[in-house]
Amino acid sequence: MRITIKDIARKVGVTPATVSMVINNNPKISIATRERVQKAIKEMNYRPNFTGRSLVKGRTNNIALVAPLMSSFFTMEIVRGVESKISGTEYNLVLYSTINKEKSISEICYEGRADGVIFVSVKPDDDMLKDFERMEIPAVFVEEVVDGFPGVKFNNVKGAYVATEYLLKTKRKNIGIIIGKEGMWVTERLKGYRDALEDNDVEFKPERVARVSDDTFGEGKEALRKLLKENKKLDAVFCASGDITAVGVIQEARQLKINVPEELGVVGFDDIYLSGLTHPAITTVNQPEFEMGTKAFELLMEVLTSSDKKVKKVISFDPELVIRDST
Amino acid sequence: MRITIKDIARKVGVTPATVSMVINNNPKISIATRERVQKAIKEMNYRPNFTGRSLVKGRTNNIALVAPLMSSFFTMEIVRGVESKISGTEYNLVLYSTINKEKSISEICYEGRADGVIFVSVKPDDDMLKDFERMEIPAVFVEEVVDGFPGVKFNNVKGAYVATEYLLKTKRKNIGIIIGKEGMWVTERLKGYRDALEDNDVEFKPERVARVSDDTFGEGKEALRKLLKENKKLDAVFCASGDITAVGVIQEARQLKINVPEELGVVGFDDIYLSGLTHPAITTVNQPEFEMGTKAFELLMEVLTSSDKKVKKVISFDPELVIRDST
DNA sequence: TTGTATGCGTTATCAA
DNA sequence: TTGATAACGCATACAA
Repeated sequence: MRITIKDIARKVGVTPATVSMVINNNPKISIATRERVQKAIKEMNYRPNFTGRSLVKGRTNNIALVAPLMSSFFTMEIVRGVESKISGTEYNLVLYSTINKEKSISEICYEGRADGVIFVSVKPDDDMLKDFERMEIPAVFVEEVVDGFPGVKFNNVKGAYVATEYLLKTKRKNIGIIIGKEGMWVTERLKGYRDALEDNDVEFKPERVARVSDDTFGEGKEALRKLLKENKKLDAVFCASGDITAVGVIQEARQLKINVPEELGVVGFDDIYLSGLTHPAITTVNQPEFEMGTKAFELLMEVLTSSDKKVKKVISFDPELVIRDST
Repeated sequence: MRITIKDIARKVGVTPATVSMVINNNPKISIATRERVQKAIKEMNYRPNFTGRSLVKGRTNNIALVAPLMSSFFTMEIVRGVESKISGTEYNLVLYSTINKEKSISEICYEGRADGVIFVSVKPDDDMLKDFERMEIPAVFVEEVVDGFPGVKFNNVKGAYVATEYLLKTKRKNIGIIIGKEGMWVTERLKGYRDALEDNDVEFKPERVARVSDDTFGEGKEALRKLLKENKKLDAVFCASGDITAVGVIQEARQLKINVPEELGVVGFDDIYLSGLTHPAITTVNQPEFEMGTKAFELLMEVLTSSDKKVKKVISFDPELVIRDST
């Protein structure tokens, strides 16, 4: 027995239209009726129905967020960033997982579920992308940036560059890299690594690259063993795949009685919460996920409120090398 | 220029009602028209509008989740658990932060924004609670369980008991505890600690309790120093406030040249991801947040689909002591 | 088998 | 200043 605008109208003895105008602070309503209506609203604890309002207004007040939530800390931090900004606005955040990626995306695109969408590490196929434009649903891309859309990205090339450069500065010459198997970030970080080597006249050697399929403890341990087998004089490892890989590397080194940082320098990537808490604390490339999330939301708001809807700004975040004890 | 059911109807030369029946697989429609309609739907890439459907059906297909997202890993894991179950269903997950707790809760209660709600570590006040029943919005409570509502909780008393008991078994007698300042869990874990001491004829001493306001690295360090000052023979610390506290304790001990576990046994709480990765790896009480999340969603679905709406089941998760190297 | 009419809860336009 | 009416997109009971 949900209370509607009609119940209030009946109780006060006016029409629903009048009640609606009171709710929306329409100045045309006389103070007398306004007060009677407001009194009834309070008494009955009435609040306008969200769905009814959405239908007539043609907007949902929902922001969709599509992200591989299940797979990484990275994504969760971005969600927190978005969340921190969205509360206080009139918008709600609706989560869509990438488990049924196509389904999620098409629901957002064709079913009018959201006024805007934030994609994190996800890209709809080209047809769908066109449809988002056609449907005039503003979209912002985080990490995986798409041409013609606003986005928030991280300078992976530079991040890998400064990490490698720092290892070179600390007199290490035989620097291995542990990195993922595919994705834009893999290409970019590998480029940063190679650029730094080249700029410092150190030869790039393919056997110093170890591939992992995920940023995990176990993969880190395994990758170090592989690198050591193929590189007898290895004196540093850049864990471009992430900090958890770095933790694995450090632990494996401990087991192999290799001192970190004396015999082996280790640099991670991401600067997740635990990186400063391990022993030795991990030197790493800070990637400000939280801020990237807040920025993504701000960008989306900019599109949503701007008149031309043609905001295509791409914000790039620069890395910061956080030097701790593992180098 | 959004496509509606009318556009399809016009194109095919039938009425919207017919199109609607095709969409909903109403068997009354002849195969011939059904196919013509479906063809048009495909051609125009039509999908029924979510809001319109919600309004007429009287249900939103949204599940609200209210949680202190910003403050803990714990909560994020629960979100992941819920998320893992919800994708694949017809429901969407809408996040509500606790930054504007009252506002969030009343929106869900009075504005028809969701078909059900999951509260994590949050409890609406009593009036609102009654209103949730009145509005017939199913609610499930996680962690902070509420009388008369279904819930998912964790056996904190037992968790603290087994942790303390294990320390006693390893021949430590002067066991400090680091714990929060308020909340049901604080009372419960403290009780488990005291019960274990009592059952083993060890006297409880107030000076062995250190209070922290959050599960953080810094608070852990500080708490250890305080405990050591007041307890010269301290030989173990139970970090009931969480694993991050335990990391802080271990690091502070290292700085003070106190060997863990030889001179000081350390047990944490939660078993977060990093607990197994530190050195020494932390012995801790596993709290299955992810599973608690999945269970909360399953419970909510049970209420949503059951006829009587009076499911009041409370699922209790038992602790598991994960023994690693810090004890 | 299909069309007509009505309603879900709200807002907006126009008339009174 | 307020009321009557239509509309948002869809589903359903009933009529044809």
